[in-house]
Amino acid sequence: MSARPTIYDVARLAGVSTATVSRALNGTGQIAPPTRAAIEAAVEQLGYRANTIARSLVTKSTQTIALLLPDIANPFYAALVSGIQQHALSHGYTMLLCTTEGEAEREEQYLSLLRAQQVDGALVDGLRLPPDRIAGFVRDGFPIVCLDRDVDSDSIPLVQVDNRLGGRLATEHLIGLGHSRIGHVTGALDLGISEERLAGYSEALAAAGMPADPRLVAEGRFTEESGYEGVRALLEAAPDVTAVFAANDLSALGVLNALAESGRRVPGDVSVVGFDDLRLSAFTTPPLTTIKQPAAEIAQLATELLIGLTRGEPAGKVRHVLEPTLVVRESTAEPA
Amino acid sequence: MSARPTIYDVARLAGVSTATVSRALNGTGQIAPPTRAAIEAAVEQLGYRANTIARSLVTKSTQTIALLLPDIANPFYAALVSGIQQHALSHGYTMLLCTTEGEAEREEQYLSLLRAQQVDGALVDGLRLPPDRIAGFVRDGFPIVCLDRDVDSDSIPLVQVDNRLGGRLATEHLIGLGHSRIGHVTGALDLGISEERLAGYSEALAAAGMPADPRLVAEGRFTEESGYEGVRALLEAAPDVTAVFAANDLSALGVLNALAESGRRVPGDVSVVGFDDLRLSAFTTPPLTTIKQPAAEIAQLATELLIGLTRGEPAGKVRHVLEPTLVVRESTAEPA
DNA sequence: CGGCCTCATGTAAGCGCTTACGGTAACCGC
DNA sequence: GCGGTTACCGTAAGCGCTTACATGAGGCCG
Repeated sequence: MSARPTIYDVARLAGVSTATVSRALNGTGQIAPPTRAAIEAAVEQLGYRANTIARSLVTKSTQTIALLLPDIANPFYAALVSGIQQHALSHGYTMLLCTTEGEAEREEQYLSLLRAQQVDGALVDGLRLPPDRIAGFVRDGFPIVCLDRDVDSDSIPLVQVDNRLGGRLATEHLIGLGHSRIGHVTGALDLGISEERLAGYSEALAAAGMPADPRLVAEGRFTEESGYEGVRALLEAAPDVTAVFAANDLSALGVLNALAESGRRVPGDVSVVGFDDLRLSAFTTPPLTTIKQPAAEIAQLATELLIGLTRGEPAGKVRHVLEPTLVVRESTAEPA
Repeated sequence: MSARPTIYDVARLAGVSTATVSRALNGTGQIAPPTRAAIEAAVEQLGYRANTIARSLVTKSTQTIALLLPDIANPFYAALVSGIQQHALSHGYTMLLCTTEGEAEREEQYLSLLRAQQVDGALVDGLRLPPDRIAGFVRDGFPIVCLDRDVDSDSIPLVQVDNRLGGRLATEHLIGLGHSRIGHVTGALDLGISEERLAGYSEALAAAGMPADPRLVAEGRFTEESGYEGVRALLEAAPDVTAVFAANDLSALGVLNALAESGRRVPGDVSVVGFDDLRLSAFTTPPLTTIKQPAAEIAQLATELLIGLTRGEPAGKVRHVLEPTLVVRESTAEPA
């Protein structure tokens, strides 16, 4: 508990002024080698570490970025967190994690708290907050980068995967295998990405000349449980489905589970494709065919974009859209 | 970007001193109702929000706690994060997340960075850092609460589940079903919890009068992949296994996968039990029998303990050991 | 050798807040 | 009407840093 040494202690011990210590420690200005050595020795002896708070007060930068996520229970988000954390750290930033539970109110509350905390910027994903409110923060000089979300506003940089393409890829794979009764369990429909994936699904169907059948789409929420329920509904409304595209891998898990429970074999009776390519998706029974999101790339791009913004660099290209890819495993096959 | 208003602006507008504004905002001291109203009006008009950094500099408290985790890819940790975040927020704290990749060096680096950042305290889980180094931080007045780890030091409060009991519960369940060739895929053996679960397994075997057979235990690392590999090894060394206890649900996923791949039915040919009770474990094929860790309770207890410590309250009881419970689903049955 | 430039360092202000201390006015009981 | 409270508020110091500006010592040139 002994009071931590301050820059004054170091200065006194090294026989210089605090300004010199500060300069030596931050590498600004020129320091005579002997002086530098004396300072380093003093730092060492005292076990001095600069107080970041005091520094932030004057520099107005905390070297901290925040990440706003609806929840962390989805392993895809977890992967994102991991990547972002890593890149942030390598740039000398720390990361504050905020989960919003998908409530717009909580999102705004957090954002304004973060600004008061002098956080340098935020990465936001799956936000429900209206784009203009987000843009408001940006206009006030609080850098924000959106992940995985369709905001129209040009003022907010965006990094996301092409969800529509992903939906199309998944559906085309199924069509190519010979399926014609292809169901879809959607994600939470108040999120733009869910609409996009659904649109990709519809597009692929249309392109193959297949009619859109509302009985073939069930609304989900990106969770295991909603995948389970979605398939039960699907099976009831359209017992002849031979394939289902789940809006994400987590709900595909529920799909697999419900199918097994109903006595259907995968892929013998019904093929399943997911979206995300979680690490665990290679280990489901059977291993899941899915659309891979380049989580690592998203994390890197977004983090570096945000850090650039906090340093005052211009945003440059505002929309970064990455390409998803199809990963074929064993949950899909030709229809019987 | 227009400079954010400071407490001086508010004071001037309200016609009082900054001291009064500060007192009014923090609820300290007595403020005449008209004065308070004037201040509130000024705050409102200016859109003032106190600068947390400046406050922290004088109060020496940031209302921030850190959470150190080996990685976030494990959904069990994700659940913990979620719970901790929630409780922290409800106490007015924000949470900094740090993933250490299981490297002791990174752990210490983080801890000392965090202290420099004036973080109020840390929750640490799965740390490899020697207990005495951790204790060093505590001795310096940096509150730390350990989760899920066996540190002997009395100075570090501990919240964890009884891992040995969990291992015993899992194994006893299998024994009760009539299994006698029970394998175990361990967790990372440099972590105390893995040893504990293994010890529980061995104890149960011994209590039932079954010989310990080294061919029945394979070393894993808590990952899907290590579960997969572990079972392959097990199947080779002891083809007559009829049940396996995986050290966590994630590796149980790999176990399930490897078993299916080798043509064995679960639970027909081999029973499987995991540990953690992830949300997704109810949706594996077949749904996984597992040992439930009370993640929500752990999160709450640990967070409140830590926040208490940061407020200078004494630790009280130092070791909090919670009880795991058996959740029976469909991956276990009597041997054929 | 005087003027000028460069290098190294010190002085001191100030970031936006909290809070110990002191002061004033109103109010109490006697 | 006076000492003593009590309620409210202002003054000013100071948290631990960074940095604009000033200063002084050499070095170099003509």
